[in-house]
Amino acid sequence: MLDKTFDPAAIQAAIYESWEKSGAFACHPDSAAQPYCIMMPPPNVTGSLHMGHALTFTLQDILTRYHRMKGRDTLWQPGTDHAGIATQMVVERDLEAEQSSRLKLGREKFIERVWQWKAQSGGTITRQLRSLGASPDWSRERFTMDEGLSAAVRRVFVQLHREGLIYRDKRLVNWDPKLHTAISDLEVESRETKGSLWYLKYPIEGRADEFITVATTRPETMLGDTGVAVHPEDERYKHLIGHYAVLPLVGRRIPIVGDEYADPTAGSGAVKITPAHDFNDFEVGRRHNLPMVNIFDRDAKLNDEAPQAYRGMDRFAARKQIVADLEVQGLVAKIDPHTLMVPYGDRSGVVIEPWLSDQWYCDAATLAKEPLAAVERGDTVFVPKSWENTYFSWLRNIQPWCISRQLWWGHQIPAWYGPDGAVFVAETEAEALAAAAKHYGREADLKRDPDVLDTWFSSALWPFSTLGWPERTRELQRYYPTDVLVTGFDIIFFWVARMMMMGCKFMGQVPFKTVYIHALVRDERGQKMSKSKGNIIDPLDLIARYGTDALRFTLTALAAQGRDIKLAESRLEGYRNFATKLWNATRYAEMNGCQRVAGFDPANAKLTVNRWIASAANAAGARVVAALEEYKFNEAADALYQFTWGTFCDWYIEFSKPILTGSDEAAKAETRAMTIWVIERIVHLLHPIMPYITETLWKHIAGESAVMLITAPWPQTSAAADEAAVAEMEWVVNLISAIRTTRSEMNVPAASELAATITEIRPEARGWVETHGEQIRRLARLKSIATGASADAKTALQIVVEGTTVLIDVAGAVDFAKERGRLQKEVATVRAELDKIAKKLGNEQFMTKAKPEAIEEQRERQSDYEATLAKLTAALARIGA
RNA sequence: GGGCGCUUAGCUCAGCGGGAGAGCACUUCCUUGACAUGGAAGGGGUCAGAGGUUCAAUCCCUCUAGCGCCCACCA
Repeated sequence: MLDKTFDPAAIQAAIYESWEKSGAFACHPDSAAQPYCIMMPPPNVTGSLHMGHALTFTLQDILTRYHRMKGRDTLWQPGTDHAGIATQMVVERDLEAEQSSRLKLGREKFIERVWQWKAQSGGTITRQLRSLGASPDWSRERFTMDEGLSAAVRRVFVQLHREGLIYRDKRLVNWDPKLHTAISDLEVESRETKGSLWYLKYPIEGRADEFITVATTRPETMLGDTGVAVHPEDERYKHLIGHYAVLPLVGRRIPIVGDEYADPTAGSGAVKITPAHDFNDFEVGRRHNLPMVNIFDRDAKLNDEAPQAYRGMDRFAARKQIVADLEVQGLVAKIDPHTLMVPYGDRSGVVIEPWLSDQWYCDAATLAKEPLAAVERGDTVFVPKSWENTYFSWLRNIQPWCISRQLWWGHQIPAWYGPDGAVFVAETEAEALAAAAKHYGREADLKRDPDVLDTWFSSALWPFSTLGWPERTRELQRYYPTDVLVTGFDIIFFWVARMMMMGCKFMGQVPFKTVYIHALVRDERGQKMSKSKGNIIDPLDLIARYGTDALRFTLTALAAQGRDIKLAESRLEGYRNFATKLWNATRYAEMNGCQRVAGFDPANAKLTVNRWIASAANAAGARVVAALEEYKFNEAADALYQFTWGTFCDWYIEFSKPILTGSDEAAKAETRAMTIWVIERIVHLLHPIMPYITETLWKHIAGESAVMLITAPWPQTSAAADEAAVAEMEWVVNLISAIRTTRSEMNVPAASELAATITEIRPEARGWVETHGEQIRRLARLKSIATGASADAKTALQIVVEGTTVLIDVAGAVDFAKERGRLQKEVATVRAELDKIAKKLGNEQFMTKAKPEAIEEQRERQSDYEATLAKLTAALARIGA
């Protein structure tokens, strides 16, 4: 016998283990089945499960489980990302605690140490994925620094370099002065900051007491100024173009140039130009051949290019000092408060400094061409489609991708330098040496480039590197291109677009046919959850309190397209209760001896109730399938919830009670078989969303030896509804509802009057009421259903009586006047509705232009309301109003 | 500055050219033999505001207000 409630914590681990051990997660590259493949976006190896993971992996698991049950050969490819900066930071923090450091250890030892860390702590996220019930093929788990994936990285790098799509360049990069590395535009987070706008006066050379005033938010960079720009048509400054200003504190002569970049309406209209420390100024400097003076070192402290007094100062300390010094000289015209966007490193949290350095770049603009065309052609479809705009706009304006990082943890760039600085890019050192020998005509000492690649470089290869590329493995041929990529929009740029580039380039095909973009899970204020904001809801905590299934169902039900998810805990409670409800329905079946009947075919059912529920179960199944095929996860969840609770438990189980306690053995047998058949059906349909409870119940009803639900075939859903049964049950349901609605009519304790009432509402039931008058009388007292019904009509009426008997007691307690008021109000409402409909039906244009169905619908509503009105009027008359 | 999205019951959210929905919360009643993590009944909404299109608008269009997100080099 099942317990009264479902205890997820007690069974989850064991069930998961039995799935994993059975090999149910594995793909079968040799099978004849049609493949279905999803690439798991590899979580950071440093990561732990957060709400965003919970959502994305739940949705992926639903698709995986659904297609697996549908008979596809599914591969959900799991793995983790080495997460360059993040991982290096974690290990460095550990070292710091031991009074050690990366530099003390040296590169080789440090990397060893990171691998050690990975071996010990790197499995956190994958363990947590298991508690979420995820069913990827763990036997194929990959890590972006695996030998195979690293080989793929080298191959790609070398080939792109050979084609000129990877090159070295000296440009401004986003420099992180804390982590001492370049970071990409995407890793920079702009934060609105209150600051000041300083108006500085630069003396004009050769014109005493004449100044040009520039406005800046970063006065300290003036030490690196090599020019001043004004708009060529700006009347205020036109005459100064071609003259020189003298840079205060430094004394450098700097030209005043005309450039359209200078906006006459902004600031003072004149802009100081610091080509080495500002992306715009870099461009302006380039146009006018201005020298680039780099005044910062790697810590963003002032270097020897700055005047003696400021050397070694931090940039923000220097700012204060410089402003103070300028004020002394009377060169600060004014200071306005100013709100500006300041770039911060999303990892380090410090202000990013545009800094001039040598880096490796990838020609993203060229690589983006084919991915753009592929989506335009529809080779890859975004769901929802509107995200294609985001994708397009980013790829169309894409900048060179800085792929080198000054870190130790990552894929070291396969480039070696000769004594004269010549670069040799090769997959191995041996090849590089050979190339160098050929180049120099003798053997040469080579030094490897110390930098590593941006983490996203290796993740960009994920859809094919995990399948064995560059080898032409059978997995690669079978599963690429993959079916769908499921991810949040926050990594369309980081990842999706780059996978598209690399996939198109190296596989000649897009990596996925569909990209499903889901919402982000936000906190109750609609903010993105993040560690730094401290607004994280821990999915593991929710799993512990409500069970994995409840969490999964909640996320699924909220995963509507195009809207972010604000998680409310009350939802979890509700869906936990849903699990309990299903659990107890099964318990009911068990208590009533419902067992699976071999060869039972619901299509052969005789009783109307049974034919009806079978039909309804089919309809629900069809809705689930339709929803999942369109990635409308919430609709699938909704259909299951409504059917299980609202149809099966609320109505069918109640209908089954009088039958199962009755004496018609044939009817009982059929109803028992049907009850368990429906539960079986629910358990199948629900399994992708709620795997644990369904597997548990399945074991219970099918026996330990049965094939596990995870690999069970998805039920066939027949399209045709049993319209006769549906119509008849609708009749019953409506009748019961009518009785409930006009329950004051039942305000008569005597059973004989009850019989009269039933007869009044449904004259056709008169015969039955006459024969069963005695029973009704008894029922009224006992509040339970008597035995003896076998035919459908009788069953139906028994149900009516059951509903009625309860109502009699209720109605008996109802205050008469209150009831009358309520009835009168209802009458008014119904009359208003009737007026509206009559008006509509009397509208000539409606009658000519509306669809025939719409008109028919209105007519039906009209007669429904008229019937209701008649009943209400009769009820009012009865109670003497 | 550009782009996208949102505004529906007290809360969290579905829905959508012809009857305003769910869950939770609330009110009343019910320890009935699956389930009190339950059952029954009920209250609560000019579907943000203003215009327009239409026989008909919560839904389509325009504008306004508020909120959110993404992108962007504005000194």
